[in-house]
Amino acid sequence: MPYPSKIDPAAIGAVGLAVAEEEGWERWSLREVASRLGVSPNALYRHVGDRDGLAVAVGSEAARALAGAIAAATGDDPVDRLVDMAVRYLDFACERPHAYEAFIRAKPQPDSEQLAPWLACWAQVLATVAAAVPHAEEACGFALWSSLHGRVDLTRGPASVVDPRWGIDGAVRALVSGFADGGPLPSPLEPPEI
Amino acid sequence: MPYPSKIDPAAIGAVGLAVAEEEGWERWSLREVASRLGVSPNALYRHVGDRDGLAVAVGSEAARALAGAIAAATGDDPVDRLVDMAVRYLDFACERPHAYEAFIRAKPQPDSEQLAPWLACWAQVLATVAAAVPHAEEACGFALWSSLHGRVDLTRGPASVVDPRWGIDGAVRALVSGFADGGPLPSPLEPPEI
DNA sequence: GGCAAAGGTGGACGCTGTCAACCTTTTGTC
DNA sequence: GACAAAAGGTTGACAGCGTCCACCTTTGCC
Repeated sequence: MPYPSKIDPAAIGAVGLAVAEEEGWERWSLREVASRLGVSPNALYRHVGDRDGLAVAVGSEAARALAGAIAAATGDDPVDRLVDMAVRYLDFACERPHAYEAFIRAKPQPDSEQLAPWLACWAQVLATVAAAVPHAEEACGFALWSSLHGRVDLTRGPASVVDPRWGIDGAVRALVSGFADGGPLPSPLEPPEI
Repeated sequence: MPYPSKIDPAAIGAVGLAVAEEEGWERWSLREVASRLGVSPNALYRHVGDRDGLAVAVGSEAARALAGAIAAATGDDPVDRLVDMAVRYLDFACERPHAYEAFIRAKPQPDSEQLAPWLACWAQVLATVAAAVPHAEEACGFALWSSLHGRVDLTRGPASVVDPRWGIDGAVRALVSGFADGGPLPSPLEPPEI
């Protein structure tokens, strides 16, 4: 109903991600993003609700970028393809650390369409895992994703020396072979919902 | 040389952790910790250098608590003991989320004695892994720790529905069996330094 | 007795997210 | 055409934050 918006909604995420990658995930501010959009802080504030809302927009953009990066995984053998995907995941995290941080720290509302970009990433992991470990796809997918993210985050924290890719080839193959040979199924706690 | 310090250095970490666990890791402030210590913000500021320094003190306290929690792991079989340790790790993260956050987000200076509490945790993981997977202890230890932390962090982010303990028993056993049967060794990228 | 030095204080700065009040442009309806 | 509603924008203010500054107080040493 109202009058022409000065802000292109699609630009919010893009500009926000650019700012986050320049200043670092813990340092970027809503005010800076607003000023780069040529708009007062409050104008942007109205669009995104609050700072966390802006973070979700930034994270979505990052999730799309990550999805694109891992989608390029190749390999004839399913396990080779899985390893390649894992390496691409870690490469993305290494080359665009703040974008990765945006992807992982944003808190999209559960059960909302905000989740879509994250679900797209998860779906890709699941599909690639399914080809390698058909009978324990979700358990193995969760284990793999956890392992990948854990590597990234650990090497940024106290264990800040190791490259997250250290031993990744062997680790992925070990994970797959551990799950694959009719191996153990997850103990019954709760079904995964994402 | 100078005059009696009002601040008990040992209390900084303890009070800081208490504040962090009340207010949340992203919300606690140096000023609040100072006020609870009965001291002006600047007095505390001088002690810890800056906010990150205080974060390290808080994280150390948390690391000691975590070390205590996983030290209680039991089990006759080495793999059972490893599973028990993993569960205790995840329990700690679930029951004291902000303390765990402090443990993982603090950035102690590399190669300094600040690292000690974190190294103590790592040593425990390594020792428990070594009993189960003697020939690939570091690779498997890193894989396990990554996996545990990844589970915790993922379930707090976009995948905020799953309990991190979901399928942990099977996942640890799969990891071990993947590494154990003369399985793959890490690909040569870099040696782990912590 | 002076003096360096460590620890403490209060005041100030710039930055942040957020809120309130107000203005401007558009659209839909009588 | 007049008018209300509504969405978007603006300016101004607020409290809280980390941090820096200048200054004071207590101690141990020469």
